Amino acid sequence: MARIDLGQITRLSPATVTAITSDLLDQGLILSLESEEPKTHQARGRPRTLLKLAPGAVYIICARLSVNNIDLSLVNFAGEVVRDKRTKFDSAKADASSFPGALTSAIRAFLEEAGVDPSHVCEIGVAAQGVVETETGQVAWSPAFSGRKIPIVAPLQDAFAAECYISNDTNMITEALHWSDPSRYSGTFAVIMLDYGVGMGLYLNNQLFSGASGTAAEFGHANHIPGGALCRCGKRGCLEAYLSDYALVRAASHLPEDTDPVTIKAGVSGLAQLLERAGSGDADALDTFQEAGRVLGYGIARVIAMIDPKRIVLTGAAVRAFSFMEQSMWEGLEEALVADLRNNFSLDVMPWNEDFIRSGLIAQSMERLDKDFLGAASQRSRRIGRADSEELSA
Amino acid sequence: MARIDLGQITRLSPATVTAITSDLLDQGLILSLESEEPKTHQARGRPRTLLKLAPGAVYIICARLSVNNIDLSLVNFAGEVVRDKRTKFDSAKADASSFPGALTSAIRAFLEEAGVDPSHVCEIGVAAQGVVETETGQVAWSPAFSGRKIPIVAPLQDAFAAECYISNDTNMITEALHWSDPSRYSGTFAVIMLDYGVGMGLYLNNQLFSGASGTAAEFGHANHIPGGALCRCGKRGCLEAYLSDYALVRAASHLPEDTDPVTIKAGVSGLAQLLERAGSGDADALDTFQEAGRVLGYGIARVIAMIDPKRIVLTGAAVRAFSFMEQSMWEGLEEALVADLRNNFSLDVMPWNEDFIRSGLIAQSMERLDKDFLGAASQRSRRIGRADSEELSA
DNA sequence: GTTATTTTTTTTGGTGCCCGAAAAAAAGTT
DNA sequence: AACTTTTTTTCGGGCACCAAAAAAAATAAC
Repeated sequence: MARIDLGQITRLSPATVTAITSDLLDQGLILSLESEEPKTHQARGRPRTLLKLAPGAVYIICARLSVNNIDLSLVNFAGEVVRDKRTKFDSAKADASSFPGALTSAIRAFLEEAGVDPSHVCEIGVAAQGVVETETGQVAWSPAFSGRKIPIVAPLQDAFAAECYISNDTNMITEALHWSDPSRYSGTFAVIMLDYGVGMGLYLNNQLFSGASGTAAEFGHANHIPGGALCRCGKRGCLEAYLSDYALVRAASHLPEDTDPVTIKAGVSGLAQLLERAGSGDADALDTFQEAGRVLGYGIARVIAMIDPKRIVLTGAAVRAFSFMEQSMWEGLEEALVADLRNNFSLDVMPWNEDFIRSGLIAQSMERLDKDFLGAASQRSRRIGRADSEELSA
Repeated sequence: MARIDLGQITRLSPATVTAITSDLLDQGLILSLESEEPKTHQARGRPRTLLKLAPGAVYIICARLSVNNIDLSLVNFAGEVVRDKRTKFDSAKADASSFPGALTSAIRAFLEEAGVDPSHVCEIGVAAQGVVETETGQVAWSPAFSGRKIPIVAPLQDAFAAECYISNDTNMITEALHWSDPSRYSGTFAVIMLDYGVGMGLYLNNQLFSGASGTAAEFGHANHIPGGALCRCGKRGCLEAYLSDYALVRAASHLPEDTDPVTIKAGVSGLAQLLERAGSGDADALDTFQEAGRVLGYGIARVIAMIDPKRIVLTGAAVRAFSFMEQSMWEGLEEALVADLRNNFSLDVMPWNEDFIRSGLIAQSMERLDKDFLGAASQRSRRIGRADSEELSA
């Protein structure tokens, strides 16, 4: 990118851009590409000298926690993943309280292998399943720690000079969407995850929303149908009791409703089996999906009435079954919500992709970097120009 | 307030405060109280010279629109109401399209009576019932205009030099709460209004939330009980179909469910009558309130699961019936939501007061003034100090 | 091949906002 | 009267930014 473009984007004068970039060049944070000549289509005039972020100057670390693994990624300042690693942590065997230490050493080992000095890491982002308290930097409840409350951010902060944070995985998907396509995913939108549980991510007024105690967007339990199906939370009529994979298998196989969700070996295989049954016309499977779709419609109605999102994104492993649920979903939506409100949003159905969590961590880290280091610059542009935000998003 | 305090609050150095205040003194926007000596308890040292906002320098106008009236208030820079006036506008008789003109002339006449030059007015805030599109400055649907879409902000903007805006009345109540007691009403909280309809105001992440198209927080229609009571929106099982005054009267008097809400003369008198019946032990009235309370509990459960507010405020004319609904409300909440989520919030039941709408307009106007004129100062303090926000809120 | 034109980058010389340090002011204390 | 305390003001300076001019590096025109 040329200096003149940077000036356009940040709304700083060419003079200021020169001053700042020459500072950054001295610090080695950016590089000038004078040697290579990409010969742009530009006709005449002094050619632009392109600048790029120095690849090795600043790194970000992304950690994704699942039941058995710590997945680490080393990301450079340009947002490119440089290196990946999976470290085993069997939460069934090991004591959950040893986890923070295990995470710190895993990161240390990872950096050593990559030959990166820990002092060059300036952000460490962690994504976990379950209920995450962003403010206190703890995992309040997660299947990975069999429900125990584990502090994550504080131990990391002690061990590394980097800024550390932790967030919910669904929230990271939401952030990833905004990062990958800001023109489509901006302002106010909702992400609904159909998986083992049923989660939701909310992006409101151009920022991630996680509620007063960080447990907002509990879409799976935000529905309530009096006297409805039994949920593993103990209540009746939750969305999860119709839509999560164990609930789908339970309903389609006519298992007693108090069957322990764990004994229903649902997961990926159970869902695949159910999809097969539905594909071959099995009435029980089709009925189950239809009922699930209707309840999903109710849930979407609720989100629209409460939040009024521009867009709702449906994703998670279970979207593969969307074709079996679509019709009844629209019917449920129509049954539950007046047309005026119903027509103000669009629905994206997005095939599920695990990498989104990492993208979200990258996006979040980048934004935090922005705030911490370039805060002054972004404030400037905000103060001066409230005009064309299009140009800014480019 | 003394200069030294201003420095503390804004995190500016005493030198800068002196520079800025002497500017403002020259401009006549603030006054120095050197003559009066309030003899504070301060022991020694150079006495503080208190500064105050100049009463006549800058004015705000607040306009509240109801079915028959335009209620105007003139507010000075200190947030004190200087003058009030009610202007009739019979929306049943007059054409709705003549309303913007009527509003402009009402304001002009009001200013003339008050002897205030229109150029000294720097904010005009309008609050309306119904569906308000804040972005476009229009009333999209309101009982006051029999459902017609009326532009409000543009005509005002043309007629006056002031910054103009329009907002929903429930949103203004939400803003008023934050303004009146920021320590209690900050961060993320919800306001539920029980009235002719059932409205909600959401304050999320320290800002008013109104959704992508400005129609968020449709609490009255966010509930859905399959096969439930018929709502005037045409759907079944909305909260409004149980909780609004017409629904209460309808249920307690066993009127057919398709009775036109307008013919049910509910309003204040209908509700008062119902309260009397309940007070004297009328079983139908008591049952009605009990059912309403249970459904309210469902609705609150939904808000908690979706939004996770720190606090929920219950207000509106119908809170007078709260004692008849309370028990079943808690039962409904317990039925619909798992305890972990249920215990994270507190409930305020607040007697309804019409003045809250005006307070909200004042608060909103003040905040806008802050942004427009003092933006630089507040950015400064944000950049420098992320420490004790308590001091700032003082 | 020289000159004009176009476009980007750099230099120069401010301007405005803010701060720290020191001084001044206005009291009380000893 | 001298010292202490607290608030306010003055003064010199730093930082971030900008406008305008100059420089640089290419193409276009003659």
